[in-house]
Amino acid sequence: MSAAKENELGRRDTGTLGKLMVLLDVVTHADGPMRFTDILALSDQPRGTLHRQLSHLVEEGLLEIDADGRYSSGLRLLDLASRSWARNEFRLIAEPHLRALQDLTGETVHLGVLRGSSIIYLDKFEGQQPVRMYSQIGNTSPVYCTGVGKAALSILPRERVAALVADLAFHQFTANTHTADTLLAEIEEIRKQGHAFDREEHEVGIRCVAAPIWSENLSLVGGVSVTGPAYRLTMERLSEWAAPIRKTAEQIREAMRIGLGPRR
Amino acid sequence: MSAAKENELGRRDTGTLGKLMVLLDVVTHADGPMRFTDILALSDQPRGTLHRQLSHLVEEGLLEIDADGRYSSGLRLLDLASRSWARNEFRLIAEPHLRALQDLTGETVHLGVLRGSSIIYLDKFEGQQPVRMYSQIGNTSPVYCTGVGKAALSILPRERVAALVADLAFHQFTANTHTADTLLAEIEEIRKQGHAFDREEHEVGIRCVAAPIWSENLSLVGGVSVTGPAYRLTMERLSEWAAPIRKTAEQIREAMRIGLGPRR
DNA sequence: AAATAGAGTTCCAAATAATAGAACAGAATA
DNA sequence: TATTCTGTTCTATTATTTGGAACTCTATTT
Repeated sequence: MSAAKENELGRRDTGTLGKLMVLLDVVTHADGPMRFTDILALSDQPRGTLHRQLSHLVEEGLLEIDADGRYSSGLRLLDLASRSWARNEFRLIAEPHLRALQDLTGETVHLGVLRGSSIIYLDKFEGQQPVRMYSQIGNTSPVYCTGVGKAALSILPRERVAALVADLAFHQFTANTHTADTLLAEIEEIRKQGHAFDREEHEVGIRCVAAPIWSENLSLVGGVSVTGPAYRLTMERLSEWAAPIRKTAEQIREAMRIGLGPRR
Repeated sequence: MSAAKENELGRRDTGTLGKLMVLLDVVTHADGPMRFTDILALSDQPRGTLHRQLSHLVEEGLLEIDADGRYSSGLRLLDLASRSWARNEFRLIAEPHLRALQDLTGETVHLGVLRGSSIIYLDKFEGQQPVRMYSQIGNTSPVYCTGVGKAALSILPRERVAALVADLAFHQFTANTHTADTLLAEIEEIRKQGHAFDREEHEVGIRCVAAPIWSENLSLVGGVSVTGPAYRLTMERLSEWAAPIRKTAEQIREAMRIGLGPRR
């Protein structure tokens, strides 16, 4: 009797799955393991219902429950994600170019894609020091305070950027973090330049240059970036790298066009 | 009218979620993107039903569909998994000990947990060379051909091992890969020794030593291993490392007992 | 030690979502 | 143009999920 197949945000209804994913998100985004009652307080479901939903998630390995009855996210996710990552076409195509860019600059190179209003990091190449890689891969950051995020926005149609920015909550991470107005202004600048800087907007002492990568129909929008400590990456240095990073982005874009071109 | 809440394997029914997870598994385990018809052939659902299920998975970001209508696993999984990994208590507790073991041996150190009949790798520490880390983390390997797997089995009650082995399909990866009989025999040996070797049983040219780690009630069963190329890791060398690796495992076990001890 | 409160689990009729099958549409092929 | 193959939409039927209450177990209070 009700009606709509879409909710107010234009997302289509995903029925039972949608409700379970909300729970999975709640537990996964929590600071630590949650007790049944904690989750109950955040979900507007009756106890019996919530109990069954959590049981199903646990049974499937998406959540785990410890000896104290506290829920945390399950390792099944790791298995699924590692396969997803290993086979990701964008990442596979970009890999050699990222490696080359890392060799050229000696600094950390990231590959990211736009998903909703966040950038999700798909890959990372660091220099000499054996660093924890997983620490970044899979992480998400807001679009408005990362080089890749701003670069990605710069190639979207203005109305899409406006809609996206309108729904955004701007958290001020540093003194340089954008607000809606300054962000929109800078996007215009980036459109002309073809590359974006992150001037310690997310983390004090960290700067980066980024260039956008996109597929023909915008089904994939992302970017590459070179990141490093501000003392080493002066703005002059970053500006010098703008050209090579745009070139890398261009090469990846071209490789994807070919890679995806022949319809099998 | 039917009846059972459990299926033949003792797994409880997870309703709609279970059906969707089967699909997610099918797509995730495939070699490449799958077309609708490919999935239809593997699932015993009617077309209309399958179509809606896939739509829901795509809408939630668990699957993605490309311009050619081919399905592959979605990046939402990466985000969820990276959080799951970052907060994993076992991994956090084990980290310093793994690092120390890596320093001591100079070879690759793995942390794994038993999940069903597979070992899922939770962490990895390599030496000097900046190697792709994600390449192993989240990967799963059969219990019967990994050091960590055999070590883990050795601390399970015999009847659980027997049940697990009975359900296993033994794929012969190398000339040294175990069969059910040789595996059960070796498990007995490992019980006495306290450590397990992988004598090129999974991959030719790769050897390892592993020791089990487990929580009091066996809610967590896993192990640490030191892995490397056979030319460098002679059996003598591996035997020398058996004691330190057992000690590392013991330290992690103790740290977990304390870490999990005080019930908050 | 008994009583009480808190947390989690189980149960079942009612509400809702998923299903099966057929009809429909679009693209590729003959 | 006709035909087949692939994917999408629709609807009555069926199955699952829901919500609320009753129940169990454990910790806390009197």
